[in-house]
Amino acid sequence: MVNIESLNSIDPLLLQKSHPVVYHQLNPLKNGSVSTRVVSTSGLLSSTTAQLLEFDVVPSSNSKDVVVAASNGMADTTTTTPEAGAAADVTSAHRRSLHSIDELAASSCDATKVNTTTITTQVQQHQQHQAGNLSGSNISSDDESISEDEFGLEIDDQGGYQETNSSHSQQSGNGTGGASGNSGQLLNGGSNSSAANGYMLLPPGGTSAVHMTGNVGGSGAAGGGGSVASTGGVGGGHHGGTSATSGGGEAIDFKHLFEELCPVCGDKVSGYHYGLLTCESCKGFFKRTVQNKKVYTCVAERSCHIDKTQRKRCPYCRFQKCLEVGMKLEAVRADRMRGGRNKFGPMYKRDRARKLQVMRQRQLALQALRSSIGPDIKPTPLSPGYQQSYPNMNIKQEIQIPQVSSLTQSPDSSPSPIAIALGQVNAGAGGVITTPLNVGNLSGSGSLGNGNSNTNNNSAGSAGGGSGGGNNAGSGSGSSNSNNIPDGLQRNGNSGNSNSNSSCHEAGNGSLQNTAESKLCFDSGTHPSSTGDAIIEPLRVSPMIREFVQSIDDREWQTQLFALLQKQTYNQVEVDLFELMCKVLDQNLFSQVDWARNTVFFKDLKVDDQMKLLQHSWSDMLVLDHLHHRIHNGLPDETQLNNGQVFNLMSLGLLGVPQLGDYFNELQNKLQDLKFDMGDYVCMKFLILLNPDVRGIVNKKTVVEGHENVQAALLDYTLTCYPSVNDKFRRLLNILPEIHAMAARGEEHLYSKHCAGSAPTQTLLMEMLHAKRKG
DNA sequence: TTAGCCTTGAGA
DNA sequence: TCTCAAGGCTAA
Repeated sequence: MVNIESLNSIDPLLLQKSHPVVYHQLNPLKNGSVSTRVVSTSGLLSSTTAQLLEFDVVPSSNSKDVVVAASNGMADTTTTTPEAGAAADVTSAHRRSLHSIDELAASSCDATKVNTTTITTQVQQHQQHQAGNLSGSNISSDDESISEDEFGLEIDDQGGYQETNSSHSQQSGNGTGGASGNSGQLLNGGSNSSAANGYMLLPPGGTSAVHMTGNVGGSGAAGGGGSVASTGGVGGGHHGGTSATSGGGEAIDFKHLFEELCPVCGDKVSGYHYGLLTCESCKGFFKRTVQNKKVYTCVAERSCHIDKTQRKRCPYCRFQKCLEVGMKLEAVRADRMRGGRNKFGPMYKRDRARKLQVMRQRQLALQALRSSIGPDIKPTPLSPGYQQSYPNMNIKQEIQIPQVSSLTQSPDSSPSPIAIALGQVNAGAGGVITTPLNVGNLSGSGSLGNGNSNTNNNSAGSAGGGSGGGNNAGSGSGSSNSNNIPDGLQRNGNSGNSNSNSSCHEAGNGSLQNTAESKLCFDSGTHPSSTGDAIIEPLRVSPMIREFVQSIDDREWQTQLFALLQKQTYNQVEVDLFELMCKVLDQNLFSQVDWARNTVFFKDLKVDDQMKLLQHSWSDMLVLDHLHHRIHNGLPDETQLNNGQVFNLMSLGLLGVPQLGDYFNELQNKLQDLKFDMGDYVCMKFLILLNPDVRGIVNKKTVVEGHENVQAALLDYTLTCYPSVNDKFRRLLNILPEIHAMAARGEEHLYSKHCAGSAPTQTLLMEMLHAKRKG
C-alpha cells in the first residue's frame, strides 16, 4: 500500500490541481506486479518529479483499501451510488478520473478549498486490466445535469461522481452541487473519460467477458473464415434491422455486431446501449442504477467476478464494471424522455463502420492467405503462453503487420560494433548469437504467429531467419512474418515508408523481444563490416558504452506502448487521438525517468539535480528516442487501434506537430548517413540528459564529469568503430541542437494545446511543460 | 430486483 | 417510413 500525504501548496498554473496523481504501472519485470507511483501535482513540480524519482512501490496484492479522504472529511467506503460510482474505486479509476477533476477545478472550484488530500491507494491487479474509460458525468439530482447538448462526442464528462462515505445524505448532497459537492468531486476524483490509467500492461484478461473481440467467434481467423454469417454459437442478433447500404450499394451486414458478447457480463449483445454494445440485462441494470440512484455495497472486496451467471450477485461490482467498460452515464436521460435519438448516434455509426472495415480487412487477408497457401488453412490454437497471459480473451486475429523489434539485423545481417562488443553476435558471421533467451522467445513466437496472415510482409524478414545459423527459424518458418501481437493491435508498418528500417527484420515474433535480444542489433542498416571499416575488436568498445547499451530496454518500451494503446482503446468506440498521444508521451516520460534514475552519473546526483536535468532534457530525449525506435526498432508510422482508429505513431516523435515531419525525416536521414547505432544513440541520450549548462545544479561537478566522460567515450567509439564515417563524432554532436530545436517546437505546441484545454492535465508530461517555464 | 419484451420518437 | 436506442412494463 502506498500512502502519500502531500499537497501543501497549490500550483495555480496547474489549473488548480490539488490532488495527487496516482500512477500505476504494471511492471513486467517484477512478475507482473504493479508499481505504484504517487505523484503529487498539488505542489510545485519539483516535488512531483521528486516523488516520481523516489517512488517505486509494489503494493501488496492483498491490499484492497482505497481511501479517499477529502478535506471535507469524506472518505470512501464500499458503497456505490451513481454519484459515487465512477469514483468509488480509485484502484481502477484512479487516474482516469483526473481529467474531469481538472475540468471541475477549472470551471467551478476554488482549489484552495481542497488542498489537502490524502490518497491511500492499493492496486488490485486484475482491475488494472480494466479499460480506463469511465465516463462519469454529473448525474446529479438536478435534471439539468443531463441534456442532449452534452451528448456530443467531444464532450468530456463532468466528473460528477464522487466517492464518499456510505452516508446517502452526503452523497446526495454532493449530487445536488454546491460548494461542498464540488469540493468533494474534486477531492474524490469523479470518473471521467480521460481513461488515463495507461500504465497498465495487461489486457482485460481478468474479467470474464469476452472483450473487444469483435467478431471473434464467428469471423476471426480463429474462427476459420471470417464469415459474417457464422455466429460461432453466440447467436445472431435479434434486431431485425441490421443491414444498411454503403455508398457503393454494397449491403452492409451489421449482424456481426450483435455476435459480440457483452463486455460486462459476457451475455449476448442486444445492441448499443449507453455508449457501447451490451446485453439487455446490463442495459436495464445500468439504467435502473442511474435513474434510481441506487446504492450498492460490495460485501467482498470490490473485485467480484462478473459474468452471466454471477452478475446478480454483486451489483456494486457490476456497476463498477459497467463504468469501467465505458457505459456512459450521460446517456441515461434525466428527463426520462422516451424514444428519439441522442448524439451518440453518429458515434455508433462510426463504430459500425469501423467494425465492418476490420471485418473486410480480415476477410481480405484470409482470402489472400488462402490463395497463397491453399484452402486447408485451419485456425491455429493459441500458444499456451498466450492463453495464459490472456486467459479470458478471445484473440482477435488481425491482419499482421511488421513487428516492432530490436531483434533485427541490418540488411546484410552484419552486426554493429557494439553488438559485437557485447558478445551478442559473431563478428564474422554477422548473425544473431543464439542465447537461451532468444531461442525460447523465438520458438515460442512461432506458435504464436503461426497461421496468421500478414499483408505487410517485410521482405527483410527472411534475412534475420536466414542468418546466424538459423536461430530464428522458429519464427521465420511457416508463419513467415506473422506477428500476432498479444495486445491485439495492428501495427501498420509502412513497409515503404521513409523509415528505411530495413534493418528490422521481422522475426515473426508476435511477442516482444527480451532485453538481451533488444541489443542484438541496433544498426541503422550500415556498419563497419559493410562499409569498409575494420572488423571491430569487441574489447575496444568502451565498457561504458557497453553498459549504456545494456541499460536500454526497448522490449519493455514496446510492451508498454502497445499495451497502453490497447488499454486506452479497449472497448471504446472512439478516442481522442491527441489525448491518446499525450498519454503515450506521458508513459514514455515515465520510462525515461526509470531509465535515467538507474544510470551511472545520474543516479549519483541528488534528486533536486536529477529533476532539473530531466526537466530540461525530457523533450529532447523523447525526440531522440523516437528517432532511435524508428531507426533501430522499425517503429512504423502508424498503427491501427482496437477500435479501428488509426493512431499516428509518428506524432510521438513530432510531439504532436505534424509540420515537423519533414524535419524529423531529415534528422533521421542524417543519423542514418552517420551509421547511427545503439552506441551512438545511448551516448547522445546521456549527453542530452547530463547537460552541465542547466542552471541551478548543485553537484555540477558530477554532471560535467559525466558529460565529458560520455563525450570521450563516444569520440573513442566513433573513431574506433566507424573510421570510414568522416567526422562522425562532431556531426553527431551537431545533431543535438537540431533535436533540441525540434523538441522546443513540440513543447510549445503541447503547451499551447494544454492551455487551450485540449491536452490531458494531471500528467507528468504537462508538469514537465510547466516546470521548464517555471525554471 | 432482474431481465425480456414493449413502446416511443428523433433522425435518417 | 423505417431504424434503433432510449424508457417503461411486468412476470419470474
